[in-house]
Amino acid sequence: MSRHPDATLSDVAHAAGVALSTASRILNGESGHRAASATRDRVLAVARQLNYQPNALARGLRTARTYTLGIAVPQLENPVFPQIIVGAEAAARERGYSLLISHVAESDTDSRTYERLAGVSRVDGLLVATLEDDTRLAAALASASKPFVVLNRKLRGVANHAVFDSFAAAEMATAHLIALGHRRIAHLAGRLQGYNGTRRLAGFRAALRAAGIPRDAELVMQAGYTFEGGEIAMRELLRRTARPTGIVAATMLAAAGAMKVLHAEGVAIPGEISIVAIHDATIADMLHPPLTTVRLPLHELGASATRGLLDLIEGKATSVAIMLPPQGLVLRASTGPVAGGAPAARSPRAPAARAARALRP
Amino acid sequence: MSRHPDATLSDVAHAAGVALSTASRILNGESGHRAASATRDRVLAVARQLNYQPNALARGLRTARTYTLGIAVPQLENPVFPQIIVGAEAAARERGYSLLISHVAESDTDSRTYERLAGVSRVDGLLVATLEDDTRLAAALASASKPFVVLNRKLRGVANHAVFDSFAAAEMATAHLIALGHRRIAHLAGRLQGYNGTRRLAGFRAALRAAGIPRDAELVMQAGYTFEGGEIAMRELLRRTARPTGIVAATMLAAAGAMKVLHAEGVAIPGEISIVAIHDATIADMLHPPLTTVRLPLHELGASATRGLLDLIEGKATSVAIMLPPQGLVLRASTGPVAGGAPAARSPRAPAARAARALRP
DNA sequence: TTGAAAGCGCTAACAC
DNA sequence: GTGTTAGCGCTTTCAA
Repeated sequence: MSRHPDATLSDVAHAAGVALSTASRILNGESGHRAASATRDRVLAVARQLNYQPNALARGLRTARTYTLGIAVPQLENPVFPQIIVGAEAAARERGYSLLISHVAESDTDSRTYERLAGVSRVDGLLVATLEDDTRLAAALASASKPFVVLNRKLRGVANHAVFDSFAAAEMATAHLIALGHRRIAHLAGRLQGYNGTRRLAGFRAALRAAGIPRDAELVMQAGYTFEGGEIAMRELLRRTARPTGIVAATMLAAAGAMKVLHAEGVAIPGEISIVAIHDATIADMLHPPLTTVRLPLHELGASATRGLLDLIEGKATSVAIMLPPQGLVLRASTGPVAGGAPAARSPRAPAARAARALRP
Repeated sequence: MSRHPDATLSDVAHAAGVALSTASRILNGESGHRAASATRDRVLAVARQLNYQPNALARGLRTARTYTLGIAVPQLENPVFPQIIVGAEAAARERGYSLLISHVAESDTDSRTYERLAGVSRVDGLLVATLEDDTRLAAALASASKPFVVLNRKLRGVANHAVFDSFAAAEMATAHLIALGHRRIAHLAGRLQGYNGTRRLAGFRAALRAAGIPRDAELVMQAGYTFEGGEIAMRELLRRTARPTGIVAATMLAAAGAMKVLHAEGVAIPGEISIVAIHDATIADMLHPPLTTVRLPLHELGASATRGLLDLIEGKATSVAIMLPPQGLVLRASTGPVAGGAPAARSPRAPAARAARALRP
């Protein structure tokens, strides 16, 4: 490494015996510029030989464009983010941009973190994934000089976002259990202050209401978005109230935690309790029994948010508001007919009909 | 967003009525420069008011230093990478650097991907995580003009690396099963062409040898590093040979795939087959039964590789060669005494003694 | 079609 | 202690 310093454009031009600007034009394949093919070939050959790589800093400084997008992610170990990232990257690459990932720990108390984020002079725009409704973040973004799109939530006072239809997803998951004859259904909710948490709770309740099942506050337990949160909530739920026959978990991680507790308590899944979660990833297949889920288009969220951001950057749009519907139910083995119950004697209601669209795992 | 263009240093200097260089020095807190506190306060106040953020591109161009490190990751969805990244980030931040993550799909056939990687003018150095022994990568790195460290493998012809002692890890995992009385032990191996794959296989064999258990080629099956690979290998293993009583999996993902197949076949874990994997993460706790593992210091790998890279960058070192030992066995519920067998009647041999160091999950 | 020159925002000599 | 100035590598007028 560090053998010879990088060749610069000036080196190439010199070696090829042309002016700087000529070399630049040729290497950038300037349109409407039919360089004499002799010169052209010479420059290209020299560039290759010298292993010339344009200096992104200099180019960016000059053009005020980096052709790079940033994505800030709070929780790399959450299986939803990698998929969003991969989708974003594909969309970025398709339009000639690259994607830089930046891990922003949510516990990061350094308030300048967000200011730095918003000011980043290294990127042309920013995708911001976040779990919390962080007012500092909102403030930083509000004064940002670069376009940005908030992923996976709506942030108070911030216009551009790309979210899932969490209401519909929860409705679909709940309707699935109802169609299987469940009537005593619990909800392991996300953060009840947050966007997805509230929307999913609302969807859960709407599905119950549509089926004429009375609301029971005892059956809603906040679990957050982690494995440990799922464990704690499930344990608490079992302690506090009569056992439900079905569970709608706001996320796979919470569902995994709940399942661990159920196994520890010797509760059969789905024999005694069925469980369905929102979000789908490989991990659903690794659980035992494999977890029935409502699949959300993670890849597509990343991709369409990116396209929106690029439109913002290139002036093709002035705002981005994307809401993606769930893709459907992925039937695995963690849900089944309610024990001894009449499995959906009545014809399913609206939400249940929606849930009918099942995907293969 | 995009309200007013970013304030530049020149704006700040103007507004504060000082020269550019004065503003620069004050804002950079130049040592040995006792700025008159009046000027100083004025400049700082103006900078804050204008929300001045130094342009990283310009600064980097001028100083030829970006105070940014890059990390190239092939497989974001593999649970080992996030932990490595978090460790790297912590170490980078500690020395005043930030970390940019870049996802490099291994399927990426674009050979320029690696050249771009190696040439990156946006970072001061590069951490390269990779699963394959890619000759294109090695070639690109060999001609790189920036320092770099290869993570998690040794690459032929490339000096700087940070790896785990995969041999010791596999030995430890295998010795654990041997200590539980197992003698018919299978290995779900990684990639047998790769560094970790071969080292783990060697460790597995060494432990068997030390216990006087003859080698049986039938019991080694290549599974790679994915869930699906684990499924396929396990299915093949069950089809091809008499059932083992213990399995050493090269990774958690492969172990998860194997466990799924075992469940499907109705094989009791650990009643009929015990399974232990190399690598530890939350996912080990989500599996049923929870997976016994040999924990590798992922966080520390990222951190020490980063420190090494920074030493390279800052000229404090000329090469980096790091090998980290496994942290120990994390006993969970997927391993147990061999059915009906004599549980380690003989006193354990050397490797078994090593395995004795057990960690809490 | 090609060349000369300006300048993106910043730091670091070098003068005062 | 502060100001002036050159120049990092590049793109892009403007002339030739």
